Amino acid sequence: MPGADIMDPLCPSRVVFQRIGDKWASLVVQVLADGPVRFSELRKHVHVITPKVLTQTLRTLERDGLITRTVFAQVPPRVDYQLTGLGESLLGPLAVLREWAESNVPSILDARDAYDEARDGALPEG
Amino acid sequence: MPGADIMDPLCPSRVVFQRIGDKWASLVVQVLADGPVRFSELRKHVHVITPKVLTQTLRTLERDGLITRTVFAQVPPRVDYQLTGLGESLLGPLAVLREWAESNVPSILDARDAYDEARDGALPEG
DNA sequence: GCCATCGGTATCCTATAGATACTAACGGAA
DNA sequence: TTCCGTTAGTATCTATAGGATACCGATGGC
Repeated sequence: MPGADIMDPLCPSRVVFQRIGDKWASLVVQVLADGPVRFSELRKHVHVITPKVLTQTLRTLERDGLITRTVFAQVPPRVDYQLTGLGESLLGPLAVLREWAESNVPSILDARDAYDEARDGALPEG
Repeated sequence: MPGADIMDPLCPSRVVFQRIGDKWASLVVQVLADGPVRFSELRKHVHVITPKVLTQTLRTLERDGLITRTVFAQVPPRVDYQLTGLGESLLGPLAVLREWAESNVPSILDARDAYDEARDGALPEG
């Protein structure tokens, strides 16, 4: 996709990029990595998301073709959510990011401590 | 970092992960890829961000040790923002995601069209 | 008849983002 | 000496999104 530019607010790639970066969407996608999951299970795994926001997230992911929604005619109801091929293709990139996040937690926490200490704590030459 | 779990809302890795996924933070980091950039240049490159939000984003990135802020004693003022080593280490993961986004724009746009058509347009057996 | 289950909605409240106007500090022009 | 332009933000207000909570419909079991 030459010509696509994340920095251009009119370019769809920016919208797509920010959708991935959505607070909940990427977590939901990762929960679905191992196969279909139903609504209530998603709620438990993606800790702590409210039903309203989970519904919004799922609708958006469905609209973008990343997941499918399957309703079973049962009572009580059962609805399965599952990654599409497109959704699965996102798992790799997300895993890279997740790995970075999990392995750099200490550095970031240290940086925060130092930063906060520099203003709340002993101010240098107050 | 074994034990880090993105799904746990109490785990710092989740906070870190969602910070990366912040609407603006990841764009700013990518603009800084080629070296220090000053505030006004960032505003131009990260199209269209308001100064308030850019400031917030920069402060957070600085606090997390991803960028440094350098003030030059000049008038008019000059402030350079620059990636730290930690910030640079994030460029790879972000590039992967960016590539995914830019190359999958067509698929996602198609999915949206199909989805919207199924409800606004000719409903099947209305 | 009443309760539990599941996948959501509806309602309300707050927190964040966004738009816009403004400020400090100084050099140079008028 | 007053005014203007530059840069890096703040202050203020409004709009939108997120979050907490309560509720709903359908049905099988007690």
